[in-house]
Amino acid sequence: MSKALEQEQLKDFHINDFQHHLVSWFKENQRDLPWRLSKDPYRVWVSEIMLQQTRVDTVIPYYNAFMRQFPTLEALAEAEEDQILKAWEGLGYYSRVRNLQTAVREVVEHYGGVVPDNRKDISSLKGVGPYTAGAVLSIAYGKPEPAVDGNVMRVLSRVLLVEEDIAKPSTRKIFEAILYDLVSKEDPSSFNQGLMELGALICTPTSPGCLLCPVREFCRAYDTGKQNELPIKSKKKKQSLKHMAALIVRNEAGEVLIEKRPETGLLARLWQFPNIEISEEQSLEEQFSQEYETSFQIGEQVQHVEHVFSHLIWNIAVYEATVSGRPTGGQATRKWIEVTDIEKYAFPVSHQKIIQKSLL
DNA sequence: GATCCGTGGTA
DNA sequence: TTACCAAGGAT
Repeated sequence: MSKALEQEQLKDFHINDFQHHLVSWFKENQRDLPWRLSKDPYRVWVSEIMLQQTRVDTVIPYYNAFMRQFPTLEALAEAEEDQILKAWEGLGYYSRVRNLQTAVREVVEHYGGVVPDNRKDISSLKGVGPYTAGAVLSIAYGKPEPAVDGNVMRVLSRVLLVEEDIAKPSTRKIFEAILYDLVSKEDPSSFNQGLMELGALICTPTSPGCLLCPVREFCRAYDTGKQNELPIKSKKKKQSLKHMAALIVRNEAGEVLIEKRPETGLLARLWQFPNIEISEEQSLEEQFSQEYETSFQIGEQVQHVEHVFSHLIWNIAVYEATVSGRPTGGQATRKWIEVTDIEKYAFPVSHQKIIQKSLL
């Protein structure tokens, strides 16, 4: 990002007045949210991780439960992985919580249990990118650091009439460069949160509430009537479709077979029912037998579940089944469990639906 | 830089 | 219904 462009963006912009209008609006109008009750860097950090790509209303109950279960950085560092995944069940992007625990352990081991207060060190932690680093530094430590999320890009693209594509990763750096000059040095916490709160409450993606906006007089998009044309954002490609089959396998004791997903990738280390991606060529029995190296007796289809991810869609047909031998294929951890114990395991949402409809 | 990585809400 | 979205980060 060139100095020239950043000076161009802020040329003739009343930085000081803008800061004061935004900060005082935030102090008057901010929502009461559980993570705003304390500046404990750990609590701020957890909230920022949970809020990544996730709505405030969704996060609130997870955040409260998480903080009861893991009140301190040390408590989270000492937890079992299955525990933290269960606490995250249903939130999505599960690597967030595994990275968070890795990072918290790093803080305990190498930073004496104190969350780093500078960008270089905090950015070295797993799962802490440019946004989260800036958010924790400004909110918990009062450092004048930029924290550029989707709200901030939307608000600033309008206020400063920036017409770069905000879907491009490089565009974030433009806003960061601007914010090093624009962020309030007096109250970086309220300023950064104010930008995000404004984006969430007033300067919304569609039909922004310009008539209620505390910084309307500074807004170049409003001046020129372009508030509905900004930000510029390119389309993402649509999801690919995968046809799956899942089995509810019961043994003579009435137990159900579950398995743990691989260490990495999609829904890593969550539990699931035995399943495969199906092709048209062979029968279900043949395909499951190859994958699990034993023979299943597959009964009726009991339900159908659609699981929509950000980049793909699973279309899952669910069958009841029994098995002759011991399923072995692959390295997956498999176990027979009592149906009454099923709530101890963390499942992806699609498999929670299977449990609800066919096992409870 | 493009792709992977979840889920539920909404117009 | 479809498409987009919501306080991003890792690879």
